[in-house]
Amino acid sequence: MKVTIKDIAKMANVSIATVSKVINNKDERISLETKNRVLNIIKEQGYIPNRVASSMVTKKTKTLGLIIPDITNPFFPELTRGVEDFAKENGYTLILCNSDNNLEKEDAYIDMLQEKMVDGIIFTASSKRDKISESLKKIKLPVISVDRDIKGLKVQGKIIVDNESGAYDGVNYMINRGYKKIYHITGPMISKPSKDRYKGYIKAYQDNKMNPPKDHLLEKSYTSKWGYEAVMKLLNSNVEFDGIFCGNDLIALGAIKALHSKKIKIPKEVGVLGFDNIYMSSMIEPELTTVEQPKYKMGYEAARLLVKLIKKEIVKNNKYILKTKLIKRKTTR
Amino acid sequence: MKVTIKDIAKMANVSIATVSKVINNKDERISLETKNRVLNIIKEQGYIPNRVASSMVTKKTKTLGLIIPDITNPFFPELTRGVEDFAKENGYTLILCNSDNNLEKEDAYIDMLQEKMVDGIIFTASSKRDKISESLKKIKLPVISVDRDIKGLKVQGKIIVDNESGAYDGVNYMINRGYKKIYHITGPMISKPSKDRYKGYIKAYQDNKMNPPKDHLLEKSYTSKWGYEAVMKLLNSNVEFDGIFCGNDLIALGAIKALHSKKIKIPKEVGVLGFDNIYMSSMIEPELTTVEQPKYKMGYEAARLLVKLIKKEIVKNNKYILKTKLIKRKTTR
DNA sequence: GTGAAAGCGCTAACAG
DNA sequence: CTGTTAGCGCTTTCAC
Repeated sequence: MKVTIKDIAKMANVSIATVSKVINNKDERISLETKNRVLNIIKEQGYIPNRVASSMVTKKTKTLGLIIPDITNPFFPELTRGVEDFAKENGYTLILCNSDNNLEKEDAYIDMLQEKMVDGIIFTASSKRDKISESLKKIKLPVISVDRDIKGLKVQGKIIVDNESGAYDGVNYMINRGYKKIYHITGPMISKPSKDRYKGYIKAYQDNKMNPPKDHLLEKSYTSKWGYEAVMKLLNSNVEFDGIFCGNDLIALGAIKALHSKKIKIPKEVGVLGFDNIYMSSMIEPELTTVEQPKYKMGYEAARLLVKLIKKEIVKNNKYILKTKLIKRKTTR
Repeated sequence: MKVTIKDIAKMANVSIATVSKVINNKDERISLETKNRVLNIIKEQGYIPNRVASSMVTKKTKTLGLIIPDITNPFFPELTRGVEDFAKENGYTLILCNSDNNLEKEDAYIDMLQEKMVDGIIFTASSKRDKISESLKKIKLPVISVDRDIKGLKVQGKIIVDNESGAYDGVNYMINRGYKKIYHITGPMISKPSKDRYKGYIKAYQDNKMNPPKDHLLEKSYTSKWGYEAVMKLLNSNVEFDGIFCGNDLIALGAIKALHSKKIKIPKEVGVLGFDNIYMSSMIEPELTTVEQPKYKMGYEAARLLVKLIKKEIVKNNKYILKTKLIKRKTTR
C-alpha cells in the first residue's frame, strides 16, 4: 500500500493539516521540532505527495501543454527545449502533443489538455483552419500562440518573429552580393510567416529598384523533398536564375542537393539562402547562409509569458516580436 | 464557474452516477433516451470532464513520462514521436523531460513524474550513475529502459538495439570494400551501446583476420564537434588511415567536415561510416553510409510494452532487441 | 502551534 | 434502468 499524508501524520503524531503545511512550507508557525520530525518521517518512508490530489483542491496542475506540428521537424526540438527549460525552472511539467497540422488532432489535443486540467497551452497551430471549432470555443484557459496565429481564437499572448524583415535582410544581402534572379521556393502561402517572408523578399527587390524574375514563386511544402523537386523543375525548364531564397532550411537542403546533382557551383553560379538556421545548416557543404530564428527563445519566452498569465500577474506586453539574424555563410558569395 | 458533472446531472434530471456512466460508456443498461439527453446537455454546455478528479479514484492518470537526455539531439525526436504516437492512439498523454544526462535532473524528474502520478515511465538514462539514488529506490511504477540500461534499477522492460551486430555489419562492409585502417571515433565508452559498437568493430576485424590500426580508438563525446576535432587530430599526427567508423552520425558529420577542410576525398581516400541514420545523414554531400537504428520503432514499442505493463497484461517478453540496418550510401566506396 | 472538518469532482459498488 | 453513498489524498479555514 502506498503511504499517504495520513500515514505520515499518524507516525508523526500530528494531524494531516500539519503535515500538509510542512510539505508546502505554508505556515511558519509550525515549530521547528515538529517540522523536522515530520520531514524525517517523510524521508524515511519515501513518501511521495500525490499532486493530483492537491490539484483537486488547488485547481492548479502545474503542467503546461505544448501543441506543435511535429517534433521531428528540426525547427521544433529547440523551441520545445525552450519551453521545457522554463517549465522545469518554475516547477512546471510539459505535455507534448504532435498535431501534424491536422485540425482534428489539434482539437482532440485541446480537449485532452483541458480534461487533464493543464494550467495553460502553448500552441503552434495549423494555418488551415477556416472556421472556429467546438474545441476552440470551449477553451477556458490561457493560450499562447507561437510562430503563427490561431484563426478564430483570441489568444492571451503571442510570440512571433519578424519574418518580413528577416527575409528582407537576407534577400537584400543577396542582391547586394550581385545576385539578380532570385527565385523563392517555399511552403504553402496560407500562413502568416510564409506571406511575411514573401513580402520581405518583394520589398528587398523594390528597394533595390529591381523586379523579381518572372514566375519567381514556387510554393508547395516546407520539406527538403520539395526543395529538391522545385530546383529540378527550374533546372529542367531552363529558366535562368542565379539565386534561391528558400522558405526554410529544409527546402534549402533539398535545393542544394539538386544543385549538386547537376554540378552547379554554389555560391558562384547560384546562391542559396535559407530560413531558420537549424543545426544542420552549418554542417552541410557549403555551409548554408540563412536567416536565424530564435527558436529556443521563442519557446522559452512563450513559457514565461504563459506562466505569468497563469499566475495572473499583470503583463504590460502580451505580444513579442522577436528579431531574426542573418547568418552569412558559404552558400552566398 | 466551471460546469461539473453535478450541474449536468441536475440539468438532465439524473444522478451524477448516471452522468458518469454515460461519459465513460460504463453501463449499457442506461436507456438510450436518458443517454442522449445527457449527451446533448453535455454538448450544449461544453462540459469538459475533469480527469484529475477521476484519476483520484481510478488511480490512473493515463499519462506516461518520457525522460531523455535532450530532445535537441537528432536521435530523440523520432523516438519521442514513436512514444507519443502510441500514447495518443491509446488515450495516453506524454510528459517530456530532458535530463541532459544529468543525474540530479534525472532524479528530480523521477520524483516529479511520480508525484504527478504518471502510470509509467520510459527512460533513456545516463550511464554515469554509479550508485542507486533515493529517487530510484522509491520508484513504484513500471519503468521501461530504452537504448541503455539504468544502473541500479530493476526495470520492468527493456528496448534495446543490437549495437554489436550493427557495428559489425558496418565495419565488415567497409573492410570488404577494401578499407584497411579504420579508426573508431566515438563517445564516452561507459555506456553499453558504446561498448557493444566497439565490440562489433573489433569482431569484424578479427573475422577478417586483420588487426585494427594502432591506437585506433578516439573516445570523447557524441557530438559533431568531437568528430571534427578527432579527425583533425588524426590528420595532424599524420597517422595513416583510410576509414573512420563513427560512434554516431553527428560525429560522422563533424568528421566529414574536417576531411573536406583538408580536401581529402570521400570515399576514395577515406571512407566514413556513421551510426543512427538521423534524417540529415542523407542530406549531406556525400550522403552518409550508416547503420540505421529503428528510432521511431524503439519509442513506439517502448510505449506499447509500457502500456501492457500498466494494464497488467501478461507479457511473455519484456525485452526487445531491435535490429539495425546497414544503409549503404556514398561515404564508402 | 496545531487540529477538525469541509470539500475539490469524480467513480464504483450496491441497493432498489 | 437509475440513484445513494462512501471515499480517493489533499488543502484551507477557522477554532482552540
